[in-house]
Amino acid sequence: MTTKIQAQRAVDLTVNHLRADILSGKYPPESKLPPERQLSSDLGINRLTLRAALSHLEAEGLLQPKHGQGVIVLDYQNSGSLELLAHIDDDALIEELLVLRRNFAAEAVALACDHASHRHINKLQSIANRQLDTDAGQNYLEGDIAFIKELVAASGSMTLILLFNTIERIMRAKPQIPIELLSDKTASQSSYRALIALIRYRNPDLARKAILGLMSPEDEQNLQKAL
Amino acid sequence: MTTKIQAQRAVDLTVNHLRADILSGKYPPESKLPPERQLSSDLGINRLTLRAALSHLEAEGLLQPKHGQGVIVLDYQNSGSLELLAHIDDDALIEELLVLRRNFAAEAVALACDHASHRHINKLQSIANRQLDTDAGQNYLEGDIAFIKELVAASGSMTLILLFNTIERIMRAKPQIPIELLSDKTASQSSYRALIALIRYRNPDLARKAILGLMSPEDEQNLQKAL
DNA sequence: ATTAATTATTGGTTCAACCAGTAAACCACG
DNA sequence: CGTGGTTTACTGGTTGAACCAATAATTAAT
Repeated sequence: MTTKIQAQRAVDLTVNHLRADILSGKYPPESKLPPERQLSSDLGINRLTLRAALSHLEAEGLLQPKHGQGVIVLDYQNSGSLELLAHIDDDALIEELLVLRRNFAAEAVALACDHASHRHINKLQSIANRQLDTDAGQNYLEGDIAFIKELVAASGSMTLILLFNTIERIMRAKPQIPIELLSDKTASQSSYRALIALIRYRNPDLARKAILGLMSPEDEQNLQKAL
Repeated sequence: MTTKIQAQRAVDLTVNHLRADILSGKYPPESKLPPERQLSSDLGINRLTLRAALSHLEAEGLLQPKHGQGVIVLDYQNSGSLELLAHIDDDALIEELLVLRRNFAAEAVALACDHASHRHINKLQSIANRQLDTDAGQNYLEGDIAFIKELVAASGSMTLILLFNTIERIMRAKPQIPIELLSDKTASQSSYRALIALIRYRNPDLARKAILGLMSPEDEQNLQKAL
């Protein structure tokens, strides 16, 4: 059995190629890209194919074409979108992503305290239960993503919904993440239960503190009583 | 004197047109866009111009072209990027954005407690001082953005840097935001000072709690002592 | 009825040409 | 000499027609 290798479009290859060159500093911020006619010739593609790629990179906040002048390379630290994280390789990012994910879960659960319906809670419970029977690995990652997607839906916040879509793409682009997750399987499972309990308890501030690890001894007691 | 009206490219007009149609449900999730040849003809543009627009919308997570089949419209609630928020009109979003901004500031300040140099802190102080002499309005918004950009830089987190770039674009797309900010001018100014003080105090957990409004009476006392 | 070849439809790419801003080079005029 | 308008060359923006390549429905052969 051979894994089907998806043939990449020339546009995608070009996008990745140019993005890497920009992030590596080959085309530094404030500089101009070579003229389209020359660049397309250098890359061995048609100018129209190049332009489709430029349109994509413009959407990522990396380029700004100026009619009659050239294509300006923007400083990604000033204008790159969060989606860019999927294409930046830096071990420190893994830790940052997990922190972002935690903050993000704290806010989602707090909102879910006020907004989650019984249906949402039951769905969360069922996903959490299913995770108990799931082997670590790819399927476990999928279940984890499904859990958070449902959690975010329960929060009723469009902002969190879209933010997690972006985080999901970043996580899928980083093979290290699943490893981190599965190394923490038992912890995350008890955390599923804890999150659901916090939502049922319907105390947003306490939920936030619990997830962020900011609880006072008094808070701990209240929470224990509730569970 | 006439304000210079920037002529929009046909690509941009097409991107906005199609994005609005997708978000409004004219092209529902899982459905296919009309074939490129027909759609470009309907819109009165060339097929290549349309394709540049499609490439842009693909980067936003709204479309997925399939060779030989058609262009599939994705469910933006499942795959749209955070950047999409700039194009969604919903009064509830303003509140959500301010919440996101607060959470985001809490994490940035907590990281800055460990990471900010004196140079960062001085820069923050100088921006905050300048805001004192700035009239409310556009300039004030710019100063506010500059303050947060410096704050995020002080955190040393690439994730927060890119996340704020996206938030910045969303805020600039929403004219209601500046109004909210200027209505809160005195509050935000004292908050600039408080943020700087929290960083100087170099206690990440306390900083987080202070910004999120989760401080216990005991925490309050500690913080008052420090200031 | 099943399978293999054919065909129509769709996105992907290329080519060549022209339109439309921009800025530098140039030249005429004072 | 310098000022100001014109030309020119370079840039991105758009167009039309043609062809390649993947897919799915159709048709033909077994």
